[in-house]
Amino acid sequence: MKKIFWLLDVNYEVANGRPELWMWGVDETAKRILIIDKQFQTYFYIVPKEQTNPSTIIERIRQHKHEYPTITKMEILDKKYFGKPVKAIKVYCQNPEDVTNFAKNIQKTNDVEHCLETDIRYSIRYLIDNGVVPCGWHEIEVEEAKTPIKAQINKVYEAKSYPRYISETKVPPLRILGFSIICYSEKGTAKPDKNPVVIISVATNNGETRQFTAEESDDKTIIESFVAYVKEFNPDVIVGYGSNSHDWQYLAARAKKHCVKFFVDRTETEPHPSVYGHVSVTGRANVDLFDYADEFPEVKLKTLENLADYLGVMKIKDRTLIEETDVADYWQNKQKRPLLLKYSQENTVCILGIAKAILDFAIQLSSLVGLPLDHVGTAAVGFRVERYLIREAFKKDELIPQRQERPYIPYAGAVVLAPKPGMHENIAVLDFKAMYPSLMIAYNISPDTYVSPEEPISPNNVNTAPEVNHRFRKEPPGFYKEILSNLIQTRDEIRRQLGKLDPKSPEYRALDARQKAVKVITNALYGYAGWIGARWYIKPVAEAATAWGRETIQKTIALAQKTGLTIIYSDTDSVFVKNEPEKIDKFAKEINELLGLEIKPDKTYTRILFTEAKKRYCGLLPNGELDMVGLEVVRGDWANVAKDLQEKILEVLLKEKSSQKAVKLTREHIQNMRERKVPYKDFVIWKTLTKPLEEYKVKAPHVEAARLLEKEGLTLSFGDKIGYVITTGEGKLYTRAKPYMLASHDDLDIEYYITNQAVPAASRILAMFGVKEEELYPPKQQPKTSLTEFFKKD
DNA sequence: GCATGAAAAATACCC
DNA sequence: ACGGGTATTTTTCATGCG
Repeated sequence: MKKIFWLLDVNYEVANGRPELWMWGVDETAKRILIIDKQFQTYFYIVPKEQTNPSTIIERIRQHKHEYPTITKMEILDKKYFGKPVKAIKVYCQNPEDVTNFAKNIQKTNDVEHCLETDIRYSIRYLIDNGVVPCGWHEIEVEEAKTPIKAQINKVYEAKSYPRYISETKVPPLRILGFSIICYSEKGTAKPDKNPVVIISVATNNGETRQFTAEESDDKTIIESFVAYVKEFNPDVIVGYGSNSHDWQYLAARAKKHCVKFFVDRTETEPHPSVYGHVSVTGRANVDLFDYADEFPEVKLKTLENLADYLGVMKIKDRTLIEETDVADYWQNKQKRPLLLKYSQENTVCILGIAKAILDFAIQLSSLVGLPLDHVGTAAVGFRVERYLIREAFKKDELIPQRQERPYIPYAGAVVLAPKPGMHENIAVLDFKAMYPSLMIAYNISPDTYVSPEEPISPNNVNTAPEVNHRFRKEPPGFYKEILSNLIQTRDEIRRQLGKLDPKSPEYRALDARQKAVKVITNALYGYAGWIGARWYIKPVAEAATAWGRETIQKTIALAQKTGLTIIYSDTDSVFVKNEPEKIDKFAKEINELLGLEIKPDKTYTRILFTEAKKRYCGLLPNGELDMVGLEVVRGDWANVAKDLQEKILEVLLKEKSSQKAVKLTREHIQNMRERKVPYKDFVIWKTLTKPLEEYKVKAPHVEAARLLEKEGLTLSFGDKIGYVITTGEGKLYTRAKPYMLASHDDLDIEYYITNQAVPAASRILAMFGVKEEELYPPKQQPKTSLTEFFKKD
């Protein structure tokens, strides 16, 4: 019989020594189904040396059959490798586990150039070769499974054909379960070997919320209740926040301790760690929303409450918030415990709300690049791009290069002009639309069109990059050119369709998410090309893109000047000019004709302020908003006492042009700090741990603060943000840095915050108006206690 | 031994 | 574990002085 289904999850099983591919899906009538395919055999390729006849290699392998018992078939195929036609031997292997060893062995012979695609895992191979798309619809011939499978599903089938992809963007109704946990520890980070889970809060997209609490018993019961609840609701998608790195391991460890079977999947197996640091829950998509927090760079401190606030799910001011260090107190104190319960419930409500905001995008990204929904979030951008490329390569008969380690060698990037410092009125910003993708298309920059220096070729047949002189064949269209043209065209088409839809409809949401996914991949390809971890890495490809980029912007600057436009600033693909619409119009047209690239006015500033620094400015937009770029105010590693002040100063300067008022504000602010009228939290500085503590070569304040936290029993890992304050005392700054929860307002070295935070942030701006640093301090007690006392001692 | 300035380390931004 | 270019702060190193 024929079955149409939407693919939710895949897993690979071995039954009686034979591989099977399990596809978990939802059919058209919203039935949950499992389709098992036993037909597929994996393989790898041998590329013989140029002068070698492939048959001799096949013959030799046949003669040594005992060494390769599970090779079932070999065939010679015409393939391409970096665009060059090659004969390749496709070697089918009964047992996927044998591929690596067989290939390693075969590789040793000196008539073999490469063994390729040996590192493409079975389930990926299946998806790629059959054009099967996670979060996509397919049609397949099936029959009901003869042997019963214990699975929490409506029906199990055995595949009788391979699935055939159906192009359709709609998403079936999915059951979504959100969860969060609270662990109890009197001191320090809770450890699953000794500290229990005290609350598990769940919420579903049916609008149901539930809590399991260990108020009367230990956590055995609540874990059992949670498992039972998951089973009963039978979600397709489970969402959490930090669940991959924490919650699943914690719950699994607690369950194990209590001998509870932690079956939250669809086949009675436990959640297990998988590729890209993701936790796999068989038959469902386990999605950790924290993995999507990077999509929102405006949110500096990626806590659940901050992300929920930013996405409009639940405003911080309406939230019950409890610090990790206070959890024990709230749990023990019967009066305060309801607040902890409320906090936990709100966490899960936020998780579900964020899921609603993010899942459309995650689903579209998954189906676009071909990584399963539970993998696509945890996979780094490079791997998302790469999976897309791998699928495209298969369609084009291009062999996939093996992953390999390479040394890092830097190359030159973009041009940044020094800005004209000061305030400018009425400025237009023009920028190139998708500059690097456009250049890669225009000059056919691609791994398979690259011509190495020693290769002879007529200059007429290649595009030669300026400065670096890398050459690329003009014809045929390269791998990257075709991919980028396709992506750009696809996005244009989607956007046309969007125009015809109601923005509130599910179709619109899905398509809008799709065009965003397409954009993300388009813009990431240049970065991928320059990544040494990339399978298709060829340094000249990335180097040529930036070289043509530099040439493009330099020509643009020259023409702008020739047109009589005054250039204020330029960075990579943009020019900031005096807003003279007629000249700009003429200039843009000329650029488009001259370079074949599209440059367009992006925005205008009523007024803009530059200091002498590049990449830092503040513009006043026509709608009255401030566009603050690069300055302290948009950085996550400055205390609010500096950022808030700087923002106020910018506001006064750009809207009222009053430096006097700005100076006054600064003095008042300093006064308030000294009089302890500024809240403690505004003094906290957040910095990321970018490596394990032991690896730091210098004693930095945030690292020393982190060490103090570890002493308190907290477990820290790289990527964590450390919030610290600077306290009074002697010696180097790092000796006075304390985690903010271990200090109080009275400990603060207010003068440090004035001299090293508020004043520099203010002065950076006000120096442009001739204001000296000394003028920023409140006049009367200017040298005040600290300094006078200092001199007395001397 | 110590003041001083340059260099290195570290982070987070821009496009 | 996608790129290079840039600003900034704090620590650490090197140097010259006495």
